[in-house]
Amino acid sequence: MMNDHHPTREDLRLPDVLLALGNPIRLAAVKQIAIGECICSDFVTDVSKSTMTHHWRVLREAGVIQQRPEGRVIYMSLRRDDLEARFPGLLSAIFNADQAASA
Amino acid sequence: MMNDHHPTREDLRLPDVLLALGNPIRLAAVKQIAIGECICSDFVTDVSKSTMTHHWRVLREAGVIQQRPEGRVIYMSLRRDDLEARFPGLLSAIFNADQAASA
DNA sequence: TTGATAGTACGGATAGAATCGTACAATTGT
DNA sequence: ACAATTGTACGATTCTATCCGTACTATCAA
Repeated sequence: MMNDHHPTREDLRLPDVLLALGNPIRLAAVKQIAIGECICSDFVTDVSKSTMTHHWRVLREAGVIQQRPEGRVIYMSLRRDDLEARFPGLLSAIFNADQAASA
Repeated sequence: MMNDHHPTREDLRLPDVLLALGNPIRLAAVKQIAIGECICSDFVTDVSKSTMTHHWRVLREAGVIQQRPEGRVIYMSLRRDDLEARFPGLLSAIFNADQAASA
């Protein structure tokens, strides 16, 4: 039932955000979400559906993404404004990072 | 013996750096190192000496800090240039983050 | 109402991280 | 040479993450 607790902007914590993004699968997912709103099945991964559910939860609970159920899918978007308000420049630094060997 | 393998600049990986900084103890330590070179005993923490050794290793192996033994102490410094080269703006975004509830 | 689709929830397995205490190594001062 | 200082290394423990399969819920379409 998506147990949906999205933290408020004030409750975002930098270590949690960094930890959430410090996983290659989640980082890749967030980069894709950053391009535009997605649903779960848009992601091609090596891991199972239930494992992805786990990763979505970590991202949601860290306040990185927002999940918006609609019909039988869940739209996911980046919480850009909240992250920018609390941690200015962080997202762009992460998205602009040299990809040479960082994936 | 400090087993010192510092990764080269090219080998730095974003997820590893984020993971290393995604721990409150390490994040606090790095913020302090950012102010100026430190030795281990400069840090006041709740954890034991051997636990800190572990955290120094994580930071060193992620390429966040540099350890330079001198006499019987080890000077630690931030690998600012390398991090900036690979992940421009990341450090400043992290250090400038709103501290309201992020520790 | 039946079946397909999209995803969560739960329980369990495995792997990895954090922590500690103790033992050790290297350097320095006496 | 001895003791003190500064830190690492190792092994054990505990806690947390990752991952899977299965079972379930909710929605939509026929």
